[in-house]
Amino acid sequence: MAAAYNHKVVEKKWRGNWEAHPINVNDGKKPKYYCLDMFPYPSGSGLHVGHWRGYVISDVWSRYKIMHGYYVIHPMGWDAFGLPAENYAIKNGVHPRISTANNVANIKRQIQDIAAVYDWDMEVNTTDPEFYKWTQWIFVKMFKAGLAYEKEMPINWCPSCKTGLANEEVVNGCCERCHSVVTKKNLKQWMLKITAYADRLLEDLDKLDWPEKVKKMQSDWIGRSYGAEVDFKVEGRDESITVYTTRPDTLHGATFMVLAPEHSLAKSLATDETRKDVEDYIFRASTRSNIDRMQDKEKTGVFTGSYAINPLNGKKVPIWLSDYVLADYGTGAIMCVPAHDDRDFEFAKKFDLPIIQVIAKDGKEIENMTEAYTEASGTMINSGEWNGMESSVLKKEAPEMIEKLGFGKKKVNYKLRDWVFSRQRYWGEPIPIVHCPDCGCVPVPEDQLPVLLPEVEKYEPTGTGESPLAAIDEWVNTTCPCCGKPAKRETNTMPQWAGSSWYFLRYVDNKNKEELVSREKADKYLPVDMYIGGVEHAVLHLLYSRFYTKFLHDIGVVDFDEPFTKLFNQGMITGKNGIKMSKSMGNVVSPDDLIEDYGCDALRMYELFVGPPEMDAEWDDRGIDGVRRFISRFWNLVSDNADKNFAETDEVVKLRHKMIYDITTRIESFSLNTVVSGFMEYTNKLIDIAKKQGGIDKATLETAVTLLAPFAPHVSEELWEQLGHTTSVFEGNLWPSYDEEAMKDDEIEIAVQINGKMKGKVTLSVDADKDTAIAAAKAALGDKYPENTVKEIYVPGRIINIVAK
RNA sequence: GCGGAUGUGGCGGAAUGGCAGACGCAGCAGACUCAAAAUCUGCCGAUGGCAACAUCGUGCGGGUUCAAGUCCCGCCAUCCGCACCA
Repeated sequence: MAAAYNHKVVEKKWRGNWEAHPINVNDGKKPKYYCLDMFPYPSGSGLHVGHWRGYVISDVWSRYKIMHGYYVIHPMGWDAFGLPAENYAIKNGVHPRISTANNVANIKRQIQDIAAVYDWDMEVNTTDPEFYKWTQWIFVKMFKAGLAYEKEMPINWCPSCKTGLANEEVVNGCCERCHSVVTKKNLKQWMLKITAYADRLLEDLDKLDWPEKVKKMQSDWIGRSYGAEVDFKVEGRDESITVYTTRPDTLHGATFMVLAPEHSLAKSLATDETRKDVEDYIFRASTRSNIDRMQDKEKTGVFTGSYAINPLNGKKVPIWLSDYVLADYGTGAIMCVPAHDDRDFEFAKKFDLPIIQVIAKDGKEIENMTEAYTEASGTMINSGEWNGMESSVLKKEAPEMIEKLGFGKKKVNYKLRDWVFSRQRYWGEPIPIVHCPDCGCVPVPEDQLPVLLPEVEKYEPTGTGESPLAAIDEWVNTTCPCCGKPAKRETNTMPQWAGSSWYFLRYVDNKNKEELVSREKADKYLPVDMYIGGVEHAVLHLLYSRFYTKFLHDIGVVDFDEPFTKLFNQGMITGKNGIKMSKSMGNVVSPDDLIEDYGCDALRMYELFVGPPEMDAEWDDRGIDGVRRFISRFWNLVSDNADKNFAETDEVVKLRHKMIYDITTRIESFSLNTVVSGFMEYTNKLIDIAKKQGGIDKATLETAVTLLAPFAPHVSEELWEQLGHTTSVFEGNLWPSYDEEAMKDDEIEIAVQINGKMKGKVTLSVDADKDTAIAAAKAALGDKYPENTVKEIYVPGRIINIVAK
C-alpha cells in the first residue's frame, strides 16, 4: 500500500522540480503557440477565485498545447497605470508608485500559486519607464501620422475622478470606474483618430474567431450607416443647413427640421418673437447632463421662427430646436419625416406638425395614423416624380440622385467617435509633447523618450481640468526641441488603456532597448493565438488593441493587423445569489485558504467543475470536497496498481480508448466542466474493474495520468514518477491518441419503447438486423408487447420503438 | 424600446432528435469504530402503492415527428449589452 495523497508534500516537491527543470523550453524547433491572459491591474484586495478561473482555463489550454509539442508563449504582466491603481493609492494615502509595487508583489505571489506555466522572464509592467517609453513612442508616431490631434470641445467629465473620459468609458451615463454621473466639460484635449480605422475595424471582425456577442458589440459600437447629406436653404437668407439622413427616399415627407441646441446656427435662426424662448431652451439644454436628457419621457423643443426650403419640392418647412438631436453625430441637424420615423412622429404629434405619408403600407395610405410606418418597403406616394417607385430600391438610389440634382451627396456615418486621450491625472504616461509659442505642438524626439513621470508630493487630481503635473514648474518648463526657445510640456497623461493596447507585443521581446519589438521576433512569435479574459472589455481594451495593432502594422512594426486570432470569454464567478464579489459586499472568496486546505490541484479542477467555462457561476466552497475526494481516489488507483504489472484486458483497453476520446474532444470544445466529470466517471469505472479483476494494467494508468496532467499537474507528475518515469509528463508530446475501432462495443444495451415511452431494455449485437431486434424486444416485453402494432422502428445502436393503436 | 443569452431535482449541473436528471454537493440508511472524523456500501424528481408497478415531470401555450429538454411558431421571467446615432 503506497502512501496516502498529501497535497502539501506533492505540490512542494514538484514546484521545486519545475523550477530546476522547466517544462516549456523553446528549442527553436517546436512550433509556437501564444496563449495569453488579459493582464490584471494590481488591485489592493488581491485575487479572488473568480480571477483564478480564467487563469486556470488558460493554463489548462497551454499545458494541453505543450503536450502536443508546442512551445507555448504564456506570459503575465501588470497593467499598473491608471485610475484603479491611483484611486486606491489616494484612498490609502500611499504614493501610487509604492502601493502599486506592493500590490504587484502580493498578486504575483497569488498567481504563482496557480502553478501555471507562466514565463516570468517575459514579465512586463506598464509603469516601467522601459515599457512606457514605447507607449509614448507609439503616440509620437501617431502624432506624426496625423492620428493624434488637439481639440477643444465639450467632453465627458467625471466629477469624482476629476478627469475627462472616453465615450467607451461612459456606461449608462456614468463613469465606468466609480459610477458617478458624468457631466460635460469644455476642455482642450488630445484625441486619437480611431475613426480613420472605422471601416477596417468593422470589416476585419469577419476574420476573427471571437464570440459572436463581442463581435456584435464592436460592430454596433462602430455603427456604420449609409445615407445622404441634403442641403436645405434657409428661407430669406443665404445660408443653408445640411442634414444627414439614412432615409433619403422619404424626402418628400419631410415636414419640418430639427437642430441640436448646440448647432452653430441655432441662435441666429431666432426671430424677435421667438428669441427669448430659443435662448432659454439653448441655455437649459447646456446645463443638463446626458443622463437627464435620456430620462426625458416626453420630447421637448422650441420653434425658431425660421423656415427652410425642401430642395426637392420647394415646400417651406419650419425649423425647430430639440435636444433629441445630437450635436456630435452627422451634421447636428435632421430633416423630420413624421410618417416614417418614430421620434419624428412623436415630436409632430406633440407640437401639432403636419404628417405626410410617402410610402404606401399594404398598398394604401393609412387613415388616422397612430404610429410611424418605419419599414422601407412599399410604393412611393405623395412624392412627385418618385411616385410609384419601390421604397427599398429608392432608398439605395436616392443618394446618387440627390448628388446629381446638386443639393446633397452620398454619405457614410459612424457612431464611433474619436478617442479622448487626455487624462487630468497623475498616475499615467506623460503625453510626450512640448508646447512652443512659435512651433506649436512639437513631439519629444524619439531618442529622448521616455518622458519620465516626475516624482511629486501631491498627486491628487485638482479638479480644475489641469493635471497635477501642471503644478511642477521645473518639469513643465523646458525648451522647444525644434527651435530651442522656452516652451512648456504637455501636462495631461494617457488613459489607463494606453499600455494595454499593445502590451501583448512586448512580452516576446521585453528587454529590447532599440525597438518596441524586433521584427524577427514579431514574425516568429506573434500574434496571439488564444486570448482569454472577461467580456467587460468588449468595446474598450479589445477595440483599442485592434486599432493600435492596425496602426503598428501600417508603419511596419508588425506584419499582421489583428492582435488576437481567437478570443475566449470566461464567465464571472459570483457570490451567493449571483452577487458580484466585492470587498464592500463582504463576499470575496480568496484562493489562499483553499489552496492550504485542499491543494492547488483540487482548486484548479473545482474552478472548472463549477460550470461551463463561458457561463457565470455562483461560488460554493462545499463542492470542492468532491473534487478533492476524486483526486484521492485517483491517486490510490494509480499508486496501488503502479507496480503490479497487471495484464491488460479487452474491457479495459476499450475503456481506455473511450476515455482518450471523451477527454480530448471535450477539451477541444472547451467543455472543461464535463472533462472533470468525465475523469470522475472513468476513475469510478476503473476502480470497480480493479476490484473485480484484481488490478489495472500500466498502459491504462499511464494514459489516465497523462490526460489528467493539464488539469492537476502536481499529482500527475508524482504519479507519473511512481509509474517509473524519470522525465516529466509534459515532455515528449505524450498526449495519447485513440483508435475508433478499439473503442467500439460489440454488444450494446438499447431501450425498447411503445409509442415513445420506455418499457424495457434489450442487449443486442451492434450489427443486429431489424428482425433480430424486434424478436429480442418481443422476448423482453413478453405479454406487454402490443397486439395491434402499426409500425416497428429500429435504429441500430439507439432505439426500438413499437407504434401501436 | 431594440438586440443577445439563460430557464432541467433541495443545490451546481449532464444529455450528436433516441432510456431526462450523468458527475458532484447536500441529505438519509448501513459497514468499520468504544466513539467521532475519514473511508467504503446503498438510497436519493413528484404523486399513488407494502411491493412489482403506474401516472406525471426539463418556464408557459401550441405545432412538427414513430420519438422533443433538444426542431418550428407564439408568450412569460431573469440576466447582460445598446439606448433618441435620424
